[in-house]
Amino acid sequence: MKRATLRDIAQALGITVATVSRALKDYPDISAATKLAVLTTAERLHYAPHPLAVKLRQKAYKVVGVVVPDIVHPFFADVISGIVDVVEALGYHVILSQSNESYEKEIRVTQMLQATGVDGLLVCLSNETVAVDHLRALQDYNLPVVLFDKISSGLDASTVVTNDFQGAYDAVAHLLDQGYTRVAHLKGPAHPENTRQRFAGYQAALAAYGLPFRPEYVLECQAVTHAEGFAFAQQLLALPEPPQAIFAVTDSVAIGAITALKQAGRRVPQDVAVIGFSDWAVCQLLEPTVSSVAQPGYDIGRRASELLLREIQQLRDEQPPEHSHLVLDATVRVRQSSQRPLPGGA
Amino acid sequence: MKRATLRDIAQALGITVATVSRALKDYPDISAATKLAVLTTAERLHYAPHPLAVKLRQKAYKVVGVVVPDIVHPFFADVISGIVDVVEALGYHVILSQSNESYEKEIRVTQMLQATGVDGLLVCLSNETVAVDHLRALQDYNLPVVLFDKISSGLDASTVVTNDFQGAYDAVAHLLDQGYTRVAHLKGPAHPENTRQRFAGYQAALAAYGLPFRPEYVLECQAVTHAEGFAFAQQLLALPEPPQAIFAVTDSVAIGAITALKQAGRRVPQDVAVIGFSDWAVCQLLEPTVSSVAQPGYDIGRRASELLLREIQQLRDEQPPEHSHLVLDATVRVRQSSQRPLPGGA
DNA sequence: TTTCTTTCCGAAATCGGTTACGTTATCGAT
DNA sequence: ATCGATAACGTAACCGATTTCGGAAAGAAA
Repeated sequence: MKRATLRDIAQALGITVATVSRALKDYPDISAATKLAVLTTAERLHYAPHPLAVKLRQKAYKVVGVVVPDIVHPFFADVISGIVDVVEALGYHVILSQSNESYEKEIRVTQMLQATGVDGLLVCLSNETVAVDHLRALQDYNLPVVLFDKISSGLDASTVVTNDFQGAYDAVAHLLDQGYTRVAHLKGPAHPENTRQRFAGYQAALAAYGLPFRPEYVLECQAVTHAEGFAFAQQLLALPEPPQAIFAVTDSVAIGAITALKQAGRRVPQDVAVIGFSDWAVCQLLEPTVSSVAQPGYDIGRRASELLLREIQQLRDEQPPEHSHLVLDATVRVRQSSQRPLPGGA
Repeated sequence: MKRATLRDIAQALGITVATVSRALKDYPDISAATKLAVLTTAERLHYAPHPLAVKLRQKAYKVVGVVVPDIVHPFFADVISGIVDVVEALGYHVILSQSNESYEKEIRVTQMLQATGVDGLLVCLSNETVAVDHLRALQDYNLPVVLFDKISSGLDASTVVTNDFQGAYDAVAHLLDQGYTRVAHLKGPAHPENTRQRFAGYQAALAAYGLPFRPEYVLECQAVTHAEGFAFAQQLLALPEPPQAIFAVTDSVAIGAITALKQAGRRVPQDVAVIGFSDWAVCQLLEPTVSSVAQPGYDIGRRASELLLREIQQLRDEQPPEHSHLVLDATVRVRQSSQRPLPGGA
């Protein structure tokens, strides 16, 4: 079946496309009779406006581009889900791309998105990304960009992130509240701002509780993997005075550490308490269940989309786009791995 | 900055847009001098063709729509990743939508995708979906549709699925090969074809090894959750002659079962062996590590995209689109939970 | 009868490209 | 001088809609 156009309707009725167009959009200066005729033949021909023609005329793509380092990562899947729900509710669609944590590919992908036509971009920077000229170039062409999760201060754009500092602080405070005084941190690499914030939250909590910062309790992961958690936990156990609790920069590191602790004959949480970060679904399935800090992925996606759509609208209205910087709270989810047994307990 | 058009270049050089267009596309009947002039001023003005104008003229959106029940599900994230990689390599983009396992929303979403403009659709049906008229309607408008994972025989379309039968057969055969004779199956609900195939594979393996089918060893999950696995495992243990091994329709059910077994004082795999299906990442993190059947999600995405892009091309060439039906092998990943200890072992 | 409103619709420009077709200029061949 | 071929570019239709402007017809007011 060939798709019907305004011309088909017009020819069937012996009128012009202009009249048909206005009849379909319920303009006041079209008679009720013609409106009815147009509507019924439009129905009969299964007419639907051609999306490209409308968009070309309206100069609106009705599409936002999304760039994440890795679609498969559960956190990003959450974010994407939030984005899709918000933008679809406003008649927009989502074009998805991944940078594979590569700076080069991020550049390629953002340019492809601009070339293919989007009204705005939601970007989580790759770990490799330092310079953001490729994004500034997009802004120069009136393409609004909103950064989320992995952001950059080098770009004048709206941002939405998790409060990593507060999340880390709360996690460590949760440990300290239970009376632990020797709390280690398996931190992430220096670069992504997120992991630095988590480290800062760790330090701040120690300070707030009047505890000394002990450098030997802080080990820096590079790949942030299960294997690193495993190795570093063993290293901590080998200390003359091993820690009573561990705050890991990520769940995979935490789980690796728990595995190492168990293999070394330590019980979790009785001998060593552990808490991770990100609250992956696996945390609820492990034994013991793993405490973690939940990042509001879905909400990050929602809020970032809302900011972007607002900026898109402002640009259409010839207003200068306003930038906002949102910091969403992380939530400590206390499970078995970080619960200190009561002194008098069984 | 305003984006440059062909007219801007043409006016700057005192020629027409037609000449500029052809110069940029390196037509033979444009002089080298004009080509050079056009190219340099195009460069100077940062010219880029307007995507909508090109697409309207070419009647190609360069976009494929993807509908999955749930973006957050790791299997679908894998599939999507495969899709994105393939279609981007061919200059297409991916518009993503989710049906939330709702028939109504699936209809809405597919119609929205058609309305917004896509060259083809990759769809995994929701669990609720039985009728597929909404998809047949799309085909009637020359919009090719490829189904993957959850498919329907009611639609004349290409399909790409996991070989659930073979995967289940192999998983059960793996158990039987180790000498187990009493193997239970926690099966899925009747409707999705996938879980039926897994059940069939279970039965076929029993038959192939000359073992009787014992109805009391087969329990049917409805929600296919951790909790159901937990409950049904307890039920199996209460049998006068409990099974020696369990094949679960899904990893979450398998993990729930393992939890129940442990709580009942049974050791996995020494007392009861367990194997799941889907090979989620958590399988490698649990203790014991969980055996499972890996579905080739990324490959399903790749192959489905390839089929769709082929059909899109065939339609452009006025050829009748050929449909293919791909069945990709599942792979048993043997880990600790299903390894029977050697009789003479420690 | 003239003029002024309304009502209702068509003509045409526009969005930004692509491309079939036509035109002009130039040169060699006849 | 005439014809044909070729090179190089312009004209205009086209993709499918939207929207400004304007105009014909009919009725109302003068």
